[in-house]
Formats: sequence, C-alpha cells, structure tokens
Amino acid sequence: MGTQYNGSEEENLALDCYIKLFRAAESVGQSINAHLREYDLTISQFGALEAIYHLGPMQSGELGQKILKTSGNMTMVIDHLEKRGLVTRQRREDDRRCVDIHLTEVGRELIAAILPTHVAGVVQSLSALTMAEQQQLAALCRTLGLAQT
Amino acid sequence: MGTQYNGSEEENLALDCYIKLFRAAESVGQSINAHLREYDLTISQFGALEAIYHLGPMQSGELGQKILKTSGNMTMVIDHLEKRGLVTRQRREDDRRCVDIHLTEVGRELIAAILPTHVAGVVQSLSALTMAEQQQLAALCRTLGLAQT
DNA sequence: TAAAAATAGTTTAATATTAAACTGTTTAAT
DNA sequence: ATTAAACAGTTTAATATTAAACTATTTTTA
Repeated sequence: MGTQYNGSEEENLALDCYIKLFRAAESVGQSINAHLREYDLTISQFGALEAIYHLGPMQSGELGQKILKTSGNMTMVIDHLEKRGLVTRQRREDDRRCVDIHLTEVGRELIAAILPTHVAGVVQSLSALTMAEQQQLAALCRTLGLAQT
Repeated sequence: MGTQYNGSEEENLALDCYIKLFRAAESVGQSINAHLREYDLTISQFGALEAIYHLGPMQSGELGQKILKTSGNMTMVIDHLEKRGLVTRQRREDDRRCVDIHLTEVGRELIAAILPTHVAGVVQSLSALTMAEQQQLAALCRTLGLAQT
C-alpha cells in the first residue's frame, strides 16, 4: 500500500503519511459533500455561506482565505451566490477598495436548513474514529496546517 | 478557531476535526505541489505518472481510482500526457474495452528527475511532525479513508 | 503634496473538472 | 444464439479554477 519509493525510512514515512492524508481528505470530502448537489451548491459556495453564517459578514479576500481559494475565484463564487439572492456585496465606506459580503435572509434560511444534514454527515463520516482519535487527528492536522508557509 | 456550530460535543469535535483535516491537506498539498508548475504538470498529471512509475502500467480506470478522478477526467489527463509523449495508450487484446497506460522512456526520465525534489518537499512539509506523529497521522487517516463508502 | 508602492477586488484567457450521454465490447440470461 | 445488461473508455456541455493583467483605492515616502 502507499507509494513504494525506495528511499530512507524518513522519506517513506513522510510519503506514506502524505498520501494517506490526501486520500482521507478527498474521500471524506466526497462522502460529506455529495448531498450539496441537491441544493445546487458547490463546496466553495457552501463553504462561503457557512463561513459568513458562523463568523458574520466579511470581505471577499478574508472569505477566500477561509476556504482556501484565489481572489479571482472568490469573485465568481460570490457572483453566483449574489445572483441567487443568497448574499449581497456592500462596499465599505471607510475603505472603498473593500467589499463586505453579507448573508441575505434567504441565504440565512438556506444555510440553516442545510447545516443539520451537513453536520450529521460529518459526524457519520468521522464515526470510524473514536472521539479520542478525532481529537488526536485534529491536533496533528492543526500542527501540520499551521506549519505550512 | 474552527467552525462554531452550536451542537453537541460530538458534533463540534467532528466538525473541528473535519475542517482541520481538510485545511491541512489543502495547505500541505499547496506547498508540496508548487514546484510542479515548473514542469508544466498538474497534480493529476503528476499523480498519474507517479502511479504508473511505481506500480507499473495500468488501465485508465484503475489510474482514476488511484488519484481519485472521474473517468472523463482521466481521458483528458492521459490525452495531455500522451500528446507530450510521456505515456502511451495500449488497447488490451484480451478485452478490447480496456486501455493500458504505459510510461514512455521520456516519461520515465521526467518522473525520475522530478521525484527527488518532490520527496524532499514532502519530507520538508511534514517535518512539523515527529516520525512518531507522522505514523499516528497516517494510521488515523488510513482508518478514516478506508471507512468511507 | 506628488509620485510610487501596496492593496482589494475584478476581468480575462486558458485549463481542469464534472455529470451525463454515448460508443464499442464483453458477459449474462433466456 | 440472441437479446439484455454490464462495463471501459470517450465525448460533450456546463461550470470551476487558476495565474496574470488590470482598475480603483489607499498608504507610504521623499
């Protein structure tokens, strides 16, 4: 299993860990996000809605950092959400370069309606691990994520 | 940090774990794959080449399973690699539905030239974790990945 | 203050990705 | 044997994603 690179133990371990991390994220993501298509939402769109829902209105760029997408991509994601009336753009008065993204009432209702299913899916998907293991995994991933430049 | 969903402890933990897993994979992937652009390879293309390099010739569909891409996508990925002379398609005689993908000599040389840098990048990127931690992470991810339907 | 640099977001062009329909081949069922 | 079903891969059309160029604003600096 894993990559069969004929290197040092350290290299083999890192490669194996990397590929497993990647595949776990992909396959977990796929099972969790399957249901989003019923609502005609991409993962990015859902992520953006969720971020605003939980953290409040924020700038396009901030949103992009949260969901790890480029600024150009955010413009498109927000365009789509705006066309569907789920969010609005509001140019900030004190710095007219910035655009704050707000949830509309419709958007709030949609994300509130989706979240329970989503959460249940996440819990289900992670139920292969005990809560202690989930804590371990979260801690390791946190360390790893923060360490990247 | 993380998602502030106001649910049970189990739900909050699963959500937190999920988002950290995702972000770790994304950010690790980004640092590791940055250098591939120098070789004009997408992650999918590199993944395909690497899989054949390590595991030998295989069918388009098998390859898609390895790198978690759809069959339609594989057609395109292989098209590009074939146009660059890095792989060849070979229809199987015993079952003419199947197409085996082989590395060309050029392809083999390219992937062999890239791999050391790639491996160094992976080691570097995971160096935030001790080897014991990498083992833990790999084991947890493996369990999680295998559990998805 | 005026010019230069930095910043936030958008646009553009090229490419990647997907789901769904489709083609050709093999296997199963009657 | 012939039809139906399953299968592997390709094509198609729609959308997502990216890097890079660009616009408009704000900040720095000389």
